[in-house]
Amino acid sequence: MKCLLDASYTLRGDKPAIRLFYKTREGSEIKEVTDFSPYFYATAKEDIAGLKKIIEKFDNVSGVEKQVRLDRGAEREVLRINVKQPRDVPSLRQEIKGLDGCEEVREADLPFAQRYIIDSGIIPMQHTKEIGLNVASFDMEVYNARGEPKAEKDPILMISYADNEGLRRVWSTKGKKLGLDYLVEVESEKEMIYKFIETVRERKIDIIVTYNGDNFDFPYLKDRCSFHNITPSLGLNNAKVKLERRGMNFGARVRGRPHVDMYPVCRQLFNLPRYRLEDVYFELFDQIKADIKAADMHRIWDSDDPVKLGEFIGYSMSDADATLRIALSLLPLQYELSRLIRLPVYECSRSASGQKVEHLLVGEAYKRNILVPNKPSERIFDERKTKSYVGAYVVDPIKGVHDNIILFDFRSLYPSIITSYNIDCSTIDCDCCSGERKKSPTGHYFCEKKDGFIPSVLGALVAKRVEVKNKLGEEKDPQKKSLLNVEQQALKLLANSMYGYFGFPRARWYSHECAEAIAALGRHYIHETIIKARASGFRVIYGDTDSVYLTLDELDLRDDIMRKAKNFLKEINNMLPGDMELEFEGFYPRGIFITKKRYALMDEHGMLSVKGLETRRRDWSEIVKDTQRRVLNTLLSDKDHKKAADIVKEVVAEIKEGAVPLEKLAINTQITRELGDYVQPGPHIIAAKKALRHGFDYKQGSIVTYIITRKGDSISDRARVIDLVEEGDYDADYYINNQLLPAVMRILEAFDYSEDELKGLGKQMTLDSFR
DNA sequence: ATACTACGGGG
DNA sequence: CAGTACGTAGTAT
Repeated sequence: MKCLLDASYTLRGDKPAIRLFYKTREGSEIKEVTDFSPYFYATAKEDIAGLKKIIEKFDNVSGVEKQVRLDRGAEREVLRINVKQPRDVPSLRQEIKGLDGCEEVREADLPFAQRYIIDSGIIPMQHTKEIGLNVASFDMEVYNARGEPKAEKDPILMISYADNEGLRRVWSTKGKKLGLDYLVEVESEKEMIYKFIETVRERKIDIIVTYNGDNFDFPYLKDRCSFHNITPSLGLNNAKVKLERRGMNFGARVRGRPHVDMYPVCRQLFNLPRYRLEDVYFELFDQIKADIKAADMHRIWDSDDPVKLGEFIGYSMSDADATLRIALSLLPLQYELSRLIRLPVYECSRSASGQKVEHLLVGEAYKRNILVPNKPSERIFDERKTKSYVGAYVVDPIKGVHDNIILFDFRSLYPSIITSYNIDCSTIDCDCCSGERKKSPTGHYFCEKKDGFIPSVLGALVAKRVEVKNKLGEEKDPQKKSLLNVEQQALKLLANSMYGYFGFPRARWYSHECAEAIAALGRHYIHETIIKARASGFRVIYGDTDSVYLTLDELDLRDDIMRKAKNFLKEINNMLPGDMELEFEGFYPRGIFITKKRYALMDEHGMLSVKGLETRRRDWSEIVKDTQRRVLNTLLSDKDHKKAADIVKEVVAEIKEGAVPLEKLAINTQITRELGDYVQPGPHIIAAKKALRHGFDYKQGSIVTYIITRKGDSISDRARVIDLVEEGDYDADYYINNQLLPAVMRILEAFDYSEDELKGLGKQMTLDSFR
């Protein structure tokens, strides 16, 4: 019984060797595979034998073989080119692509270890329950008196650690006398780092989890290690932590001990307005996690106030605890996805849904002897991005506040459309069928004789899910039940991503026509649902893509409404064919609908979920965020838009008087590049440059806190860093017109307020335009 | 309308 | 290392 945690390759002499990192019941095992060589394919324009002869003469090519593969549903001859080393592939594919007789180079961009996993058929992350993985989280607090902490100057103050065997630690250079059982005082930061690394190794940790460790904890830890001239040897065989570029961000890789960063995982799994650790913790466990403001940390540390220091250390411990708890609840799904997609958990947990689907398809293509299409070039990607189609059904909502809202979600509509219509680029408008029976509203039809590739993969996922759900129904053991539940979740997640994949501009199996046809059929079915809902006496407040928001005017009791809703659900589901299913997604006592994609709902616990409305980013001033919050809350709790409008009018008046303190008007924006490199400097850059002349230190990475003042022409001209502005010197018009009003108008436009009215200039256009 | 620039998580 | 995100929203021109 083995669990593949990680895979990579190394060179043994001039030969590549795949390294497989397993955990068994006995412990770690590293297996090396030396009889697998890198390869890719080439297709010929005409003379495949001639092309073969030319390629055979290349230096780093160890052999060329003629083979038959399926391409877009048809058989074709290809050349399989075996290569000596993976690193030879990029240059070779360029050269071969440039040959006169060569049409295309295929499958030349798959990482070597991933290629091996696909070809050998091994499955990562098996038997995780039986073997029992050791999971540990860690978190760091660092000194940050200058705002953004700088690794070359600011030390790590403490490292907190928690594992699933119950060990909890905070290593800190302060706090000895506080009597905290998890606190271990250390002499130095160096000792702190050593203790942490030692603990991970001694306790044979298999999975390291963090919250944003990819872009904060690990990079910072690495920098502090360099500072102290120590090696961050957290991996197996003393392997160092490695930072890899993943798009614009980093991924922190620990060889043989997969690091799973819960932040990207949560971003994929939940739909939340914010993804701070506390937000995710609340979402999962309904518990509020005490927070300490980053700006206060260095003061607490320097003050040596034992109470405050105790809170700070406790906070650090709670971060590691929370991260571990989140991980323990979400990792089973990550393991399951890793198994299904057959991608190691480090990569899988960081892949977006499009990449997940794609990797699954690459593996399934191998099994079916299908030649994998290439990724689009940047040019084609841009083309695809701009090419739109009549997408999902979205109707303008009935504007205003509504009570007792029921949400039905139609997500599994798309997978069942794909499988029942057999939608795929290998089946579209085939020669063997006429398509008269089943045409999509876009005019395309799909082969009724031969299964398409994606429908067959998707069909297998759906069938497997049905099987798992059946087992789930019979299973009594709660542990096995939860495993089965995770398995069906993973299958559902992948099945639901297939439609999006057809329209994903970077997809290898992208198909505009297929995506369009699926969307058109989706419109048809949801439209039918809405018509039937109306016929059953519901008021349809809003419908978007796969969901409908309904309410009943004549009933006010939650239970009555729920009963009627459930009955309607049954009625619809009885009429739907196959795996198609309308699902109950939620009940909301109150909600406000503004326009398409902009609404806020209050659930039964009084929690607000806001879509497309809030300005939470740091480049909005506090007064704007604050006023927006007040307006929303007033509308939802008092149902009184006049009261909400009055709040705005009050704030407008306050701004006009010059009475708003500067700190509430400050806008924060980061300098992301060298100051000289800006072609089109924004207000924060102009403000920073002006401040440089006054002796301030602004450079790449600094966050500029600035105010738009009265003196100057353009907005940039008038921007000054807050420390150089006198209280009251701000551009009231800017704050009213460019900050406050755009933000609150997003909400109040539903009530037919005009900007002028809110500014106190004109009259309200229509009073009580609804109920 | 288009180009450029920034946001997110973490302290 | 056979690999380089992403979708959205602001300002300036």
